[in-house]
Amino acid sequence: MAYDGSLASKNSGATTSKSGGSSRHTMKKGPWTAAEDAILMEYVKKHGEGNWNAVQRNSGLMRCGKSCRLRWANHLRPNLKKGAFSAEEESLIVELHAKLGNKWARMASQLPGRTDNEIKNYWNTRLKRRQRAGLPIYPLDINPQNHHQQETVPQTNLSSSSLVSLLSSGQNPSYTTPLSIFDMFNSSPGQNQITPSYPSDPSQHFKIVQDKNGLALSLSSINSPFSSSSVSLAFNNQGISSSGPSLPMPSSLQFNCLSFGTDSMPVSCPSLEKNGSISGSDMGIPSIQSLFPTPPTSSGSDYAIATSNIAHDRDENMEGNSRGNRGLLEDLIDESQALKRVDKAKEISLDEDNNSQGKFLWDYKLMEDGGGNGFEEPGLSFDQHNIIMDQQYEDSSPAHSSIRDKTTKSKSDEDNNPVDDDLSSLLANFPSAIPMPEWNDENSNIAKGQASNLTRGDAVDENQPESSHSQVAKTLETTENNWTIGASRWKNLPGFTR
DNA sequence: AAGGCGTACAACCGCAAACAA
DNA sequence: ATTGTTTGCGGTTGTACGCCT
Repeated sequence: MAYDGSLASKNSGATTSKSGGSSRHTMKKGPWTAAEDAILMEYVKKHGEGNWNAVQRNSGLMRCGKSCRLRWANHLRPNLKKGAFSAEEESLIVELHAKLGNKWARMASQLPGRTDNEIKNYWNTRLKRRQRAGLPIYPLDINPQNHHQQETVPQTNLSSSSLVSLLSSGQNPSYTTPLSIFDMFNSSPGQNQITPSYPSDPSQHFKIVQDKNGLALSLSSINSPFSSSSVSLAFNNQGISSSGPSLPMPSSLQFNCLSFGTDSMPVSCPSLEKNGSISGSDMGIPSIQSLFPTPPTSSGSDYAIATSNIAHDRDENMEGNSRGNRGLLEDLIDESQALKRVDKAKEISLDEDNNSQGKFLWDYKLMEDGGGNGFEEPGLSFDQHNIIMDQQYEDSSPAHSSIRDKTTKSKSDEDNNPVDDDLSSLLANFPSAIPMPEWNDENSNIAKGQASNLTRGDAVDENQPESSHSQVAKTLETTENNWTIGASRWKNLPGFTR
């Protein structure tokens, strides 16, 4: 939907003289008018982009530089694709998000004609929708990468405080999440053993750290896409403490109960681990995630949970069939239907006599179809389960074994995998056919304002059951729409310079 | 018809990196 | 090396619209 200057807007015509703006003038805020657009376009045509604060000074446009830049990048620059995302673009976004996390600009650089803002909006909407439907965020065939820690993460709004109140209530609360965020624990359809859909072992998602002060369980973190929203629970002399703003729960792993023999638990939100993997401030969790309904704090109401098996079912059903223009709603319908086929959950409880202090019980309910994946043994200690987890993942993954080992290893991995690693991972996963964004190609030139020839519908043959990557890549291979305006090259477009 | 809700979209804000003086 | 400015990114908010009850 396009704002139009005539629309009533409470911000329309609003002005600001907010400090930080380079201009001493009062800046206009709110929707842009056609006249303003024309001024900005004319200015950029003459002077090229960049130096946005000068736009206001030189053109008389009562907009701050920031606003001008945004308007240009998101709406006025040539080659912008308008309209809904194609199925290929959608799947590419999902894949990119799995790899990059909330790196909208970088994602946009892989989607010609699309802006980071568009992608962000799309993703957030999709995420919210799928959360509401209790569907996994990523299909099974998407392997979220571990090294992007700022993901938009499925969240429950079981906040630290509510968790602790839950814990200290003396009840035997039951909590499950409708989200499938720990799909790596699901077995493949028809199989009775874990087949990680993530390229990691579970010890990379759980970190159980025991030290002289007690025991800490950290969910997510190392090799999961949820690490940025991971939560640690520490059981120590002070009781339980948690970190992280809210508790991401595995869908396939119902996380049922915590009962403690200790006194009421003080709340604190420290980083429980020295590696600092848990921090509430850098979670990067969109507020929409808190929209998720608060799970019951009393036992007995389990949420239906979508598992990756469902997603897998869906994906399998789709196999050989073009997704065509099937969109999110269709996906949701598919997966919701598949949801009904989920076998009943299997329960696993673990209890652990930890140190001298808290006695706690974790009750895992593992959602899987076929059962028997090794998490069924009730009453195992954490260490025992660790062993199970390790063994099973050793079977199916080169990634190795000891959770405690992983705890330390993971940190060094993180240290050694900064952004460059993200990039190399992305490059490694992308077909070489994907060209650089057209505005970076100095040699090609197209007419100013020429529309991209990658448009919805004709971008790819949607009847071809081909991977989105290759489809998009092919399309991109044929895209030659570089362009310039005057002497200005479009080198500053979003997503390319960072 | 009216209200609620979800969705799509536009735009703003704060922060931090990059850059220039 | 320091400081100020510019730019870019990601998160958040606000608004219109469509659908449903």
